Amino acid sequence: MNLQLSTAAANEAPDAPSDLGMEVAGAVVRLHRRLRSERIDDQIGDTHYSVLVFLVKQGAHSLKELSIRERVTPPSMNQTVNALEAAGYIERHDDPDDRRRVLIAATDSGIAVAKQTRRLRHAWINARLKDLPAADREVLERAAQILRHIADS
Amino acid sequence: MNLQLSTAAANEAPDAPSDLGMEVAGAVVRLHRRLRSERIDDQIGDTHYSVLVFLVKQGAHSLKELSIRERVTPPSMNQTVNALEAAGYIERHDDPDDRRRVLIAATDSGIAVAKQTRRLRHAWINARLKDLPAADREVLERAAQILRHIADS
DNA sequence: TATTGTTATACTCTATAACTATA
DNA sequence: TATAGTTATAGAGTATAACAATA
Repeated sequence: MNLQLSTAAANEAPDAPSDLGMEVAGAVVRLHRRLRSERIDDQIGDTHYSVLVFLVKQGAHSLKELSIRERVTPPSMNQTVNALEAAGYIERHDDPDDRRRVLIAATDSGIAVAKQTRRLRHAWINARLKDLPAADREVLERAAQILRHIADS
Repeated sequence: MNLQLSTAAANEAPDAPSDLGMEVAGAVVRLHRRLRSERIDDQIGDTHYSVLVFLVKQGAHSLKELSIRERVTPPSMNQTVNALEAAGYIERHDDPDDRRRVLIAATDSGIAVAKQTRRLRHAWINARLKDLPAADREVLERAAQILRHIADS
């Protein structure tokens, strides 16, 4: 947890100018909220969409696997899966090899919704990015990879 | 709200390889969830902390001003303020110039909690950033500014 | 009339605790 | 015993609708 008290303590000045973690986390929190507030496509939230895209691209997985990948508890993921199932976007199938497990797979309807949502999902941010200088877009391209790696590490 | 339908349509390719908006938004969503799951300091959420820090740094503001700044509705901000008030971190004062308005200000206790939370808040991400190459940290430094600007634009 | 703040209510997403079925 | 899935329940954090007080 608190692996670096010396590092944290290094940030002693009341208004330390270069707390990179604070700057990055602050930007992430604010942009995430903004993305949510600008969302056009209703009917499907972040985790729902993330799970659906994963199932479309990577094939069927168990509930436990999905909960680990999305870093939520199994009951939380179960509710997400229940909602996606009620909407007809995924199906549950018994795992023939281990009858405790349930394999969760996207339906044709789910694949279609994922594709359609993808188009709408990033319209707002793409409009903002379009107006940036090319150098800034390159910075964001690299930053997205770095941040993604940190998030999934 | 939906200011750029033509721009959305510009992204027509079924699997556009370089959808920067998708990469950025995906990284933001995942990192935000990871930050929440790694959080050490309980007792105060993102919006609570953001409002408290703003009040400490920028002084008293009305409910409407806070709701605009945080991009939530006034009733949502009211609940946040109620929670902060119940915890003793902020106080409401009547505005002598306009008796419809209520000025919301951080208490000494709120100032102390903001300072303490700040130290814990970014321990996890700072530990991750510490191990990055200097070039990557520079990228993130620039990216944080760009993303923050987009989020608040 | 318009604006500010507020209450009531509901929905989404998360969590913990406790249960069932299978290994 | 341990693991996978599930149900019940609760707590944030958001929203809309409707209202009171003041400008």
